[in-house]
Amino acid sequence: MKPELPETHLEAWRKYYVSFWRVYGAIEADLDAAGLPSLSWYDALYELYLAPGRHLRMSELARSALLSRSGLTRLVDKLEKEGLIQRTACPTDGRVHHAQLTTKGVEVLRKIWPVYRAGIAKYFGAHLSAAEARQLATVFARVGGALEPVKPQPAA
Amino acid sequence: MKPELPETHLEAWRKYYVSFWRVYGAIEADLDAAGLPSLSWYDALYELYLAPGRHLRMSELARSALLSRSGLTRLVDKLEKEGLIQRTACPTDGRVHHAQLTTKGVEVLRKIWPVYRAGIAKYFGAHLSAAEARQLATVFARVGGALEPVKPQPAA
DNA sequence: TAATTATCGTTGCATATGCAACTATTATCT
DNA sequence: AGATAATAGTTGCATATGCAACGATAATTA
Repeated sequence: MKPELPETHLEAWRKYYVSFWRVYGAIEADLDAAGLPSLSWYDALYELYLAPGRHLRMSELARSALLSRSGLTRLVDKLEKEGLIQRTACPTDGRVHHAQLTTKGVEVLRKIWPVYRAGIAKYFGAHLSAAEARQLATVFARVGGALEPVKPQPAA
Repeated sequence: MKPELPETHLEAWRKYYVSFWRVYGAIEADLDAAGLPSLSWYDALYELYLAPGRHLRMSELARSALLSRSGLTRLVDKLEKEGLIQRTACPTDGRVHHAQLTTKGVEVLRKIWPVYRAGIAKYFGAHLSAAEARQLATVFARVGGALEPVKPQPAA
């Protein structure tokens, strides 16, 4: 590891850091103003939506939704209370529970998305050319990919 | 406002969003492992360090440090308790208080920086070419600049 | 000048989130 | 098989943070 950090890179970090908080805050404010749940709810519901069968183990969901296991437990408590997901026991492993997206969960996802999409477009997309967007995706795929939480793999 | 959001831009957003949380989390973890305060402390102390006279009004500091006014009050409470800043009353406006960076505050800043810098280099800089870093700085200057909190300006 | 309005910082309360410890279950080792 | 170790999810506690309401001060208006 070389801790060298040229001024150029430092400047990029500063702008990245500040703009993220501002964009994130602006989107959250829009969601709140629209009476909608926050991005953490969206993230979790959306990960379930993408998953085969629309369900995931708690720990997988925690990883995908960028939360600690305990944080996820609390989030799932609330989602379940609202009827957006259901906890189901895993038939093959008594330790494992699954979170299963419900119809109502899908509906909420569909209510959040237009506001979220508009926020991304307004606060982020509006300032990017198509070429820049492609480049950002490439760069951040590298940056984020290097820190990807390891998914437990069955031995080959 | 046009809420159009091409797939390219959406993809850029997703990668940006995820990579930010991962990098941020990794840096915070390094700071914590080194027994150092978190980035919010660093941000506040650093803004004071940059300010002329190394002091700022509470509300200015809140803006610079990306916190709400109440959040800043709590943070300043802790910083003052540790002797890293001092509250001083403004002589010309009885409503205003200043946060003044102390020598000890500068020392702490200097202890945090090497770890923070190494984290930026490891988790972020290592994945960027110089050209990419310049481009990110340009793009995020636009993105963040558009959401810049307005600084109250004296009338011309 | 007196009354109203605006601004600044703080506080009460609520929420989100993490770590470490705990329980239940499964896997591994002898 | 029995003992030990590992894993999954939950819970207690601590911390960070925001919103709305408040008190103090200043600016504006009548």
